[in-house]
Amino acid sequence: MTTVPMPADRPATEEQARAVQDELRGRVVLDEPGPPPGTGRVTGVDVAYDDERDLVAAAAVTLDAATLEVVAEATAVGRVSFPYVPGLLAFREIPTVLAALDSLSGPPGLVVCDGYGLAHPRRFGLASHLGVVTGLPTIGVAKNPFTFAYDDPARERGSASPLLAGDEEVGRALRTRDAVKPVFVSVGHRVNLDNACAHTLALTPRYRLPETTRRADALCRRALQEATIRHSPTSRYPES
DNA sequence: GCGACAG
DNA sequence: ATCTTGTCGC
Repeated sequence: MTTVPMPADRPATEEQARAVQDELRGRVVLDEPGPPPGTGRVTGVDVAYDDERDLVAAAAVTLDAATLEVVAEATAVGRVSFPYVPGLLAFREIPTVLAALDSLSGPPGLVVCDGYGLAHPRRFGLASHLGVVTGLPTIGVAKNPFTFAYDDPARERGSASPLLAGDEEVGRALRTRDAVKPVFVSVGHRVNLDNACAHTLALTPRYRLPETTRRADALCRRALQEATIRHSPTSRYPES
């Protein structure tokens, strides 16, 4: 994995963070279709927090895109370095996510993020940011709508409706399971929206959320638990 | 000025 | 994100 030099990677204020986004936004590549769904590798990344102990755990789980079997896993634990601010999620998650990605044994392939890419107030969400910093193709699959209008998609899996910022389609509400709340897909880096949706459907043969996200979520929670135990008085925990 | 607001 | 039991359903 490669990373581009980025001195202003960890801004101290919200204003600086927004300036970083405005600067990096120009490096997003939107004119590549991205890897074909169902081939190669797909990596899910997710983060879990323990604000009480100021801990953050990230996980990266790589699946074979055809079989959805796990081929590589990695975790990283760090200190919370930025508060949660809507629109600035990347600054809270990316440092630890990068560490987890770097620990992966093989190439990540397409990276699936928990959150948004283009569908962002400044068109530079977590997935866009991670893509620019790593150079990897990325997409964002969020569980909740942000600040964009959309119509409820038809009840069948595969149905979608545009996420609209005025008249611009910045993402899609995509139904991954019949009659179940849709997920919110947007482009990150080097992948187009049709492909991003196709990947999302290929990753949801059974559940609403992509297998990548589910695996990464379970893994970072486990990593956080282990880290939490290590940072706690042993007397509070049963021997085993 | 008052809410809304990915994780 | 996280706090949290049982419960309805395949």
